[in-house]
Amino acid sequence: MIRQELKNILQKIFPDEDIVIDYVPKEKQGDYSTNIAFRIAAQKKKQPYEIAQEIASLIQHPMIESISVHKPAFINFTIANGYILKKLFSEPDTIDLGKGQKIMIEFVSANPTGPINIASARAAAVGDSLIKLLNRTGYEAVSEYYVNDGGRQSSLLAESVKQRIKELNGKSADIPEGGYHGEYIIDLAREIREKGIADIEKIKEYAIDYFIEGHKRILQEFGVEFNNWIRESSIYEKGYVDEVLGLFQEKKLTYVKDGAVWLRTTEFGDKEDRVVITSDKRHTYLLPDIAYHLDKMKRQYNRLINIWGPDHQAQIRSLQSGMMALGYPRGMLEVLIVQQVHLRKAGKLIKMSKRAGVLKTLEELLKHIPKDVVRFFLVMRSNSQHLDFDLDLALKQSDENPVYYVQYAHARIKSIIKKAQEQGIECCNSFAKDLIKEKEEITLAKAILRYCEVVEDAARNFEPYMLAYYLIELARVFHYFYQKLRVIGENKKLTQARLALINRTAETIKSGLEILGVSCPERM
RNA sequence: GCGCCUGUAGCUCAAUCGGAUAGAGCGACGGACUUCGAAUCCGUAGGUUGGGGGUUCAAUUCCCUCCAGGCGCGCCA
Repeated sequence: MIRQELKNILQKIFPDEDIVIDYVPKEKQGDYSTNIAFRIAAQKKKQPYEIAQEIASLIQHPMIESISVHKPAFINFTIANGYILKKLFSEPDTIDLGKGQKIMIEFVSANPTGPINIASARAAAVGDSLIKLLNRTGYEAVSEYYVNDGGRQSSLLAESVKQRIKELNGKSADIPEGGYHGEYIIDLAREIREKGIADIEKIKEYAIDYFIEGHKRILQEFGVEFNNWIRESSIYEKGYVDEVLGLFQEKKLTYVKDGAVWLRTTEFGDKEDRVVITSDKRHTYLLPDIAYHLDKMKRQYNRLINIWGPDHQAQIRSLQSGMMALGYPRGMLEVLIVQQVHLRKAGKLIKMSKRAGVLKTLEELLKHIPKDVVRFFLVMRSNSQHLDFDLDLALKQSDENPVYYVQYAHARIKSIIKKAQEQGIECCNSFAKDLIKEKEEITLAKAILRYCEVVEDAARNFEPYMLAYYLIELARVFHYFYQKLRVIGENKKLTQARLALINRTAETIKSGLEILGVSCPERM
């Protein structure tokens, strides 16, 4: 990576400084810049601008075409064209942020009590892209889906289904308080009734399997496949819940108050202690949750990441405290909050209410909107941003839709390459590199080379949207290039050179879209 | 009341770890196809970065405070 190489050069001169390399905002003033002069100036009590000039005069390197100093005291580097082209057609850089660390991301983990909604779909899109990003940056990343098949919710589900079966049999239904009213429950009840299942435990089992299979199917359609599916019941079966409780008691981290068992989570930074066993001897969700994370740790991960919705914000501290109570260091578990999604139609937000049973499901969404559009839209915003999903825009098959904008650039390139082939000109990487020197060509080449830097940034920040933005930008640079210069022309050597350049562009777009789970058609 | 998130152009959002004259898309207006895909490109207009303080050579970014919106705050999950 050019950014890293520049950093190394400066690091040699200033071994004790934290070197920062930024992109230059104005194209004409260079490619990369550093603010090192500001830091040095403060120490040496000299004018930053002077220092910048001194430093600039010290640096000389074949990859650097020129160095300039800009107001207040930025040192800007312009990379030599020859170096750019050499890098562009040599082996791509490998990024090793992870250094082989095993990292697990748990996401979606929607309860098996209903269909997958759009908020979970966002988590699925972000999580899946993150897995791919981390796997390309030196991590061994594994995805996991946790199924809450124990506890009260699944009992309520079973009871709700049972009541609906009663209703189908002509009696009146009495959905329990906190039960499930959605119409999808009626469909399920019909299915179970036809199978002649009546025992409440069997109903529960059937219902949970039904939802898990449904989730698997729709996620697969969405391009998201998990490495592991883990059930809460398996955590109990392994005895981890009791093990965790025993460990806490051994460490004297629990106490009894008002007939309930409390965990001293405040010792690890929680706001208040938490109940782990209620006064009527049931586990709260926290205990099996901690046990589940013990299970994760027993599987030898170096780091755990959970992707949660904003409604679970308050639980983060408790769970992290629980992990620390088990003896794991702070920071072993990181929880990413991915904010909610609002559907927008005709400029207005659509209100969603889960309780009323009116929920926008991923399945419904995919019936109307192509998968590629949904995937791209759901990773277009930073995790902490609320996301407006514009249904009208998503349905537009035109220039306004950024997915097609990016895909179109790729298809356009493929079409040009095909046309060249028909004229007997093959695309290969051995050509006279000095033929590439037009401004638009160099800008495109530089944009392509930024790809691995963007992948690194996106992986480091756990933010796939950075990649989505980059791809739009790369497509823009290409479209501009296309408008200005002809690829296929009289000069065969020049044609070959430009073919190679746009071929690299296409490869980069394809690689990026793959990470985002978006297809990359050759024709549209 | 407390915690977390958000507030940037008419709308949806960027702005890398605190950096340069705050940028894109959409919408509006005006242009560009006898030539590789017009699902494209170019130009114009549009801003007191919610308000006010502070820290700094430098604040959209960090701190304090106020205002507005969202999500939480259970011996539910």
